[in-house]
Amino acid sequence: MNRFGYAVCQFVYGSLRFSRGISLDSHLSNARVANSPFRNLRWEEGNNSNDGQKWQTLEHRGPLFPPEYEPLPNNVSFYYGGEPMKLSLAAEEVATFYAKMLEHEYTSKEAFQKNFFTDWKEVMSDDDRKTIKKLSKCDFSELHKYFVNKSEEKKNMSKQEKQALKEEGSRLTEEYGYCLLDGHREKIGNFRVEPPGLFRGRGEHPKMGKLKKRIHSVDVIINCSKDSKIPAPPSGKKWKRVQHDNTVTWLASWVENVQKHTKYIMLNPSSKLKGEKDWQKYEVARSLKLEVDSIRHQYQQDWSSREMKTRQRGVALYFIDKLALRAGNEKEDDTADTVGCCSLRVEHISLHESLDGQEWVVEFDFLGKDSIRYYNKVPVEKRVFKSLKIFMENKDPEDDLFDRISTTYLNKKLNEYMTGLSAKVFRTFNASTTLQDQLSKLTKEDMTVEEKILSYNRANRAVAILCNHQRAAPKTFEKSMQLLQEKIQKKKEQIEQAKKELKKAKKAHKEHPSDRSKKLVEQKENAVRRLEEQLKKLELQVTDREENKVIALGTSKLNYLDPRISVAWCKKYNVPIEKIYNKTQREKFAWAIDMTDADFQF
DNA sequence: TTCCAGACTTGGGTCCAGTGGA
DNA sequence: TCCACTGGACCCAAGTCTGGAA
Repeated sequence: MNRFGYAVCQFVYGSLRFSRGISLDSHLSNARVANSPFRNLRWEEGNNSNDGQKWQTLEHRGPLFPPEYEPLPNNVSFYYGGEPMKLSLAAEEVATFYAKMLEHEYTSKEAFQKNFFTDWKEVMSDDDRKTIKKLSKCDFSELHKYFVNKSEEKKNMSKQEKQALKEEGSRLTEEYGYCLLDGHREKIGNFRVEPPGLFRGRGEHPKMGKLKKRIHSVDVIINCSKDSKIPAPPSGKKWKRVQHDNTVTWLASWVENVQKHTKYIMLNPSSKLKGEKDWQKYEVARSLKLEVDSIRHQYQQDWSSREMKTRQRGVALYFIDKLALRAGNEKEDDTADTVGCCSLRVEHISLHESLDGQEWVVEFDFLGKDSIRYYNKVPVEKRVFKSLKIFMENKDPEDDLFDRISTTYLNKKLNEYMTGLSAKVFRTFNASTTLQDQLSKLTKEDMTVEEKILSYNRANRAVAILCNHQRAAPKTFEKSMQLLQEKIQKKKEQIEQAKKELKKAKKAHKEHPSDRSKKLVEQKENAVRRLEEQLKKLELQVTDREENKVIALGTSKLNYLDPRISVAWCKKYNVPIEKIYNKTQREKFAWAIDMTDADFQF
């Protein structure tokens, strides 16, 4: 219980689907077991262990390694200065990474070329290095063509060959794609070790083009329970270490060489462990609803504080709440220059006492996560505006706007307001609240299912816009829109024709009434109605797609919108859940689908 | 108090299998 | 049957946040 009287939910598995102590092998033979670990289970509040233990038993097969490098055939050559050249095996492998990327724009970038060439030289043999002095003299085109042909060949494989490949894939997924956690057979999210290749960061990443080295078993740490069958490393090889830490959820890990970050093999979102965590996340966000008024009141008071730190905190929190900005942790230097709230610099905002007929406008323009641009003009309260003016005084453009605060400080303060509260909770809270509000505004009982879905997508879109989830317009967008328009035109012509036929049938019926003529009129009426419905559906599709051109709905749907809101909405308005969530999403949100009634309120 | 690493969530891009229309 | 298109699985980078060491 926190000081606001809110009990942070704890989660217990009501009834176990599998008995404990069952072995992985016995389950691997049965692919059909346990589609959803939540189905038929009772979720209830209770006492989970509070010592940070995530599981009692964990057994798995270890990660699946990518295939070894297959040397190029003799008739495919790399050229240096116009002359064919046989590279050492290691250098050849890295050359193929570059060759495969030749069509990408970024291979033309200076940083990419420089990083690649430096790392490539490192794996070259002395002989290779003696010859190869300049990247500009390297010709990878034959290698590139070889891989293009290879992928073409794969496309043109016979049905049987494709089937065999698919079966092999399924076999591997069966063997490596599942683990046994506390007796439950759970899907693993990413059971493959990342293959070697060239690092491609997002945006202007200073490390783009660097070599991501091959990971061997000796680099991999295995995490499983003591009494489980320890996964076998590839024959003749060893693991870096085998540990039995049940306070973490990962199954295997290694450190990648480019950014020195740890990579993990973890469970699929449909798993019990991830599901519980997700539920917990939405419960914390829901509980913010009870506190948000007092928190808002508090940060508004902070705008007038004499202490600069408090004042900055008040304004930063206001941005995080109102604009759903990310916290904005400090970043390492050798990454793309992106920012969030706390790391905003003076150059990222402009102040306008009046703009487009509005007063006290702040213009934001910065690159956020993944180098996605955030551009927004927002009228703010006068006190916020004045405070920002003070924060910017005597500062250079590249100075921090909020120089007195950090994300750690902000989150500490937030945790004082409410247990479990951190900056990102506001994003979840505001996203889910927006969805719920929009759904209630946009949905009407008498709508068709298609109209309701359009309303849902519009509500979802409002959230995506709030969270700045943008995407590049699909490459085939214009073409597919044109196709849709053509379909609409055709449908209109069909309606015209059908109406003519109806008129004719009515006339005939009037002149010589009979059962047959009456039936014909009904048939024609039905045809017109059906066509008009089809037209309406197509027009809705156009609207939906147009509005969705550069907005990505998936991210908010998967990460920010409490699924119980969607499930309740589906139940209330008789929309099949399949129209809102695809199979994977239904698996991830099985807990919500199981537990939510039509009257759920976030 | 600061720094840093570890653990986990969030995120857009890519690619390919499946689908539906010609 | 073929082909174009698209949804969704997969990939892996890039965030957030916490806890412990210095």
